[in-house]
Amino acid sequence: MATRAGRNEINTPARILDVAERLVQQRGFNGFSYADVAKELGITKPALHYHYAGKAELGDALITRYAARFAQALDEIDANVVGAPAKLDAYATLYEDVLRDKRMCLCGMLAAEYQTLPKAMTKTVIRFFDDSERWLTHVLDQGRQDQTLHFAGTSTDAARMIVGALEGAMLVARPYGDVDRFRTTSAHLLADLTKPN
Amino acid sequence: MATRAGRNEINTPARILDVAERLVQQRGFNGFSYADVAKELGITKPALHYHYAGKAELGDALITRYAARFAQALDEIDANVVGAPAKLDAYATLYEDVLRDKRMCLCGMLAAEYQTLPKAMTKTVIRFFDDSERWLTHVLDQGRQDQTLHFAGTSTDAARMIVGALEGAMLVARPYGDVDRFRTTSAHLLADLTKPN
DNA sequence: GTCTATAGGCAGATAGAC
DNA sequence: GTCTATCTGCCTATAGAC
Repeated sequence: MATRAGRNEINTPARILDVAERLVQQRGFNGFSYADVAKELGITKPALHYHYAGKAELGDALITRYAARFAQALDEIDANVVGAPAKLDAYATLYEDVLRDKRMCLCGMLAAEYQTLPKAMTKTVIRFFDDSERWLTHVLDQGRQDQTLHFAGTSTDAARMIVGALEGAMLVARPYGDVDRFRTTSAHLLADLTKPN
Repeated sequence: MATRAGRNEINTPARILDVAERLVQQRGFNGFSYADVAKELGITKPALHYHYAGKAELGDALITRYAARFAQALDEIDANVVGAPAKLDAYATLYEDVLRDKRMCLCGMLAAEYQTLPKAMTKTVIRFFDDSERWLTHVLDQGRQDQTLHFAGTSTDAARMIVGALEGAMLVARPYGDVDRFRTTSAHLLADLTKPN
């Protein structure tokens, strides 16, 4: 039986996060309101406050779930994808899938609005980037060791460049509504890393 | 004689743009208000509306001036800097200077908020990226021709990657408050382009 | 060109009934 | 767990005096 609006539902907290997540990714944390979420779910604002006391708490829950899902996706890549180049490609595809939905990376969006965020949220945003960087560093070390990847400098620096390049490619591609613009950049990035010196 | 708040000033429109520009770059278009600007200038909100009818008009003037200054900076690079690698380095330094002021690129910030912008502003944002891309494409062509730059694919694709990488490096470096994080990425990017195949 | 005063709306948030 | 009703404050914007 399909869920319907306007009635008690199980899993309301998760449905709230689903809607709020999309709104933040598309409009920014300062570009959506409790009223937007409530309207879309067919509930009222006080019902939202029951589940998430304030916008700061909602935002924090949003990043935490997003980071957990992202970490899970990285685990699945580790479990199912063989070889550093293919892992990097799968990593870029995670971003591409977000962009295809006309969304920005949640934490990329929050990074833009960083100076206006409730303080509780800022640490969690940083942690997301740290996690990505750590995972990429590991993949880069692996690829350098088995000679499938070639790059100058430390693996940490290269990881930071990859995160930045993908976040920026998303950022710029979105106004153009052009996923290919992103794909071209990510393909180039990967080609540079796999090309022998 | 220094200017003082609370009195009639020449150049009020430009002073408004100065304050608004910084606020947008640091807090986003949805993260600042007329009250913020008025308070900082020691004038009232209606005075702001006299010069810029609404937030959309102010935003449009903001991007237009920013794009004009950016184009001017690119002209100066063309006039004073010799060689494609040095020009790319000077280009990256433009971004670095913005970041040092704890600001995001104005158009990078607006790209994040793109879906919430007044429609008049969206075209101008796009034009900024198009201008950057065109200038970079020209520099890349020049460098490829005189063999000072080496890259795979079209110069347009490479230009798009550079814009994205620099915007993204700014985006991520800002929460860390770490200009070196940006500099490392831009140095790597340039090194990759100057490295012989 | 800048002011005071104010309109009208929406923001985040709470009290208290059911 | 969700509602109605409401508070307070800030938002963009305008009228009209100086």
